[in-house]
Amino acid sequence: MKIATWNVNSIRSRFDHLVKWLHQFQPDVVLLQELKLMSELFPHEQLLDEGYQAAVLGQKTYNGVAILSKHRIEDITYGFENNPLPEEARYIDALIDGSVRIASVYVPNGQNTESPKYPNKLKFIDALRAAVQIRIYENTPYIIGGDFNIAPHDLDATNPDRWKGDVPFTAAERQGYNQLMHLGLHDAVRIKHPYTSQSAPDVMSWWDYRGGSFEKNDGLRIDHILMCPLATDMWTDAGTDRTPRTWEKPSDHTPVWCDLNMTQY
DNA sequence: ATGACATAGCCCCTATGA
Repeated sequence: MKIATWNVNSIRSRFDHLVKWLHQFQPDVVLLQELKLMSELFPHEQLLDEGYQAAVLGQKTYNGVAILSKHRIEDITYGFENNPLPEEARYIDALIDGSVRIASVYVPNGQNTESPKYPNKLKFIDALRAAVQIRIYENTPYIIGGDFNIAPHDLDATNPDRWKGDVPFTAAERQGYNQLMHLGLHDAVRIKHPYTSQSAPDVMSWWDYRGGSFEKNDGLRIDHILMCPLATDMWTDAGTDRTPRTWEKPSDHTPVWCDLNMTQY
């Protein structure tokens, strides 16, 4: 089962890219972020024509998350308990094919350490951890993918010196992220490309629109697919697909994906 | 230090992103 996550930066602006990418990559499940439209405007019918059902939590102008699936979608949960930003559309999960629960998350950016949005980002990560812990205890394989807006390690930036001490690179963000990981989650891409003294050039997921960052491969790895232990046992492969970032008028993010072997389960 | 790009909404300027 191929699972991917992609911050599309407006589904209306990126719809042609999405359909083109679905055709060529053939994912089973796609986690979307930054839809930037209300749920009732989501293009369900056009995606059904492509073979994908969708669970959607939309919002006008900002945020918005969704799950696309070729397999049946059941038991959709919108948001999570004790979310400090309940009016913002940042989390959705659903049971896929009766066998794995998959979440799409859009963690707040936080702007900068002086902004009031920054402590809200940290609170969001803490509350998310508590919600994920409950999901893991449910004993159904659980995967959470999305735009975490955190580079967990210095090797998750091409030029870490530029970001030191700033969002999304601060010690407090990383501490929150690490506490989430310590529930027993595994990072799908870092199984394939472990942290070494050399930064892997092909693990970045975001490049600034400005300054020709993509052409210089001056990026960040802030989009992640995290797997609970039961899901990790099914892991076979993972990576990024940067081809959509090369297309005309792209999202600033590119898809991150992993592959699971469902038959061994 | 600043601005560089892009998106949506409302409307030609602001908020937001990372």
